[in-house]
Amino acid sequence: MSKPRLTPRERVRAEVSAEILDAAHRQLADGGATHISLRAVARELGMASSAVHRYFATRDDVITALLLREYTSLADALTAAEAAVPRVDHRGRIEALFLAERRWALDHPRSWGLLFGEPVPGYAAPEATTDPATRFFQLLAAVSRDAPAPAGPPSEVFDLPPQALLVAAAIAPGVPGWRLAVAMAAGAWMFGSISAELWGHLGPHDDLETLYRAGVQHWVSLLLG
Amino acid sequence: MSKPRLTPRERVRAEVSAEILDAAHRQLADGGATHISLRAVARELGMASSAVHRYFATRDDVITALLLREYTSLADALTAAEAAVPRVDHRGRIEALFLAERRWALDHPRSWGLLFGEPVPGYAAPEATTDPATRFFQLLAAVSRDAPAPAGPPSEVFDLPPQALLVAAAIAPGVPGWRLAVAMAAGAWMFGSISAELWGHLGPHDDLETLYRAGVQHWVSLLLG
DNA sequence: TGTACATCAGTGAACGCGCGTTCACTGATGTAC
DNA sequence: TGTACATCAGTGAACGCGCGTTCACTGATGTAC
Repeated sequence: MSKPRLTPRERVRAEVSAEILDAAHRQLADGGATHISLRAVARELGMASSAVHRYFATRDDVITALLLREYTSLADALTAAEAAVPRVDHRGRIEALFLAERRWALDHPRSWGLLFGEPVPGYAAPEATTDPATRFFQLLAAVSRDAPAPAGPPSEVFDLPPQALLVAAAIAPGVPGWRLAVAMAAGAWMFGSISAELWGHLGPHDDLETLYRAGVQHWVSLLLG
Repeated sequence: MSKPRLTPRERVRAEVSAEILDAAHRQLADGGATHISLRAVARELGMASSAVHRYFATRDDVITALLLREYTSLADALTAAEAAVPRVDHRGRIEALFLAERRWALDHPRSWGLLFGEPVPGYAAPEATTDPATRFFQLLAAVSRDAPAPAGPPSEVFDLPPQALLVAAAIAPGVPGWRLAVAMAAGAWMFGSISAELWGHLGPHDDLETLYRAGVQHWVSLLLG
């Protein structure tokens, strides 16, 4: 965190940029990405609507910056949660990842929607954006490399031909194929559980926390054997 | 399908209503629900923008009608797919449900988004709308009631306290608790797999069909024991 | 079968709104000598 | 330390757009007698 020496002008510029993103974030939080409006941002900051363009050329640029920032926030939360568990506690490290992802999503539902939901109409994400889902898999892969691998998959259904998982293998090198397959299924389950809870498709009176934790146990057992 | 006798006027009215929904559906299909505009609908049908209001009082009413229509379309697809499998083939009936849901979603990605995605900003769904996810569970429950149940759950992690699943139990009465728990997890996995595929969060070059089918096998085995 | 009236689909102009972006400008802050 | 010039943040008016909805109206279709 060594602060690069900034001129006063650069400092102010960085601050105002951040304030613009904060305001955009507030709009994201209450109406989703479609709801973000540069004029509303300017109004919130008390500046002329044209002034925002000194900081971000277009609305798309604001959304892209926000996207990257939210991705970093999620990735940091995952990394921190996993790092807090003793290295040898493989089970605990995996559980921490799953629980941290749900926690972050419940705290930032609309951010989750921006990162993982439907593409925003009219907004074209730049190619440079890495898929935010990869961080979860990278951390999972690290645990997997530390943990002793059982001889084979818990069920032959996860014994897939390697060509089925080329992209996954590239993200998480050095992980046996069946573990990749299980991890993909676990990721899909997590993604679905969290999304369904956020958008209200799960019974509002069911105990979703208990349900989620049960699912986590299921996947941890399959992954660690 | 007995046609209630309709006056010519009523017939035309029903046709124009349907054309409005068709146009709205086309807009949904290429930009999501936010993209639906009454003026654009009117333009497409070659009528004055105000005329649409003779059929639907507000934009929200159009979206609601569309929502119900898409829900019915999905429910019909599921029902038909499941009904085509011999009753005694429990495994096949469950597989058919999972595959039909993915098929429908791939064919109607934005409709899937409307039914299961983020709430549309500014649109308040009426309370009357049943959650479209319930149909899947009802059909799954029917198979479950036909299929012989193993003595207990495949893993104790699915042995949840009944209070955790009150809503699920109400939707699918007569199904043992552990089967409900497995079905919920299976539904979450399905929801996540399909959504992730639709929105491009899965490796574009991985064999997603194979991956999905493998997951289905996993859940079928857990459900049927 | 014909007439008088009511119903209702559709028109076109208008209201009032919000949006992203451009542009010529003012005035303060920084830089070079 | 002081002066001359360049940089740059911010302004306010404007452009051109699309939107949902209202309203008084026209004219065709249906209904009652």
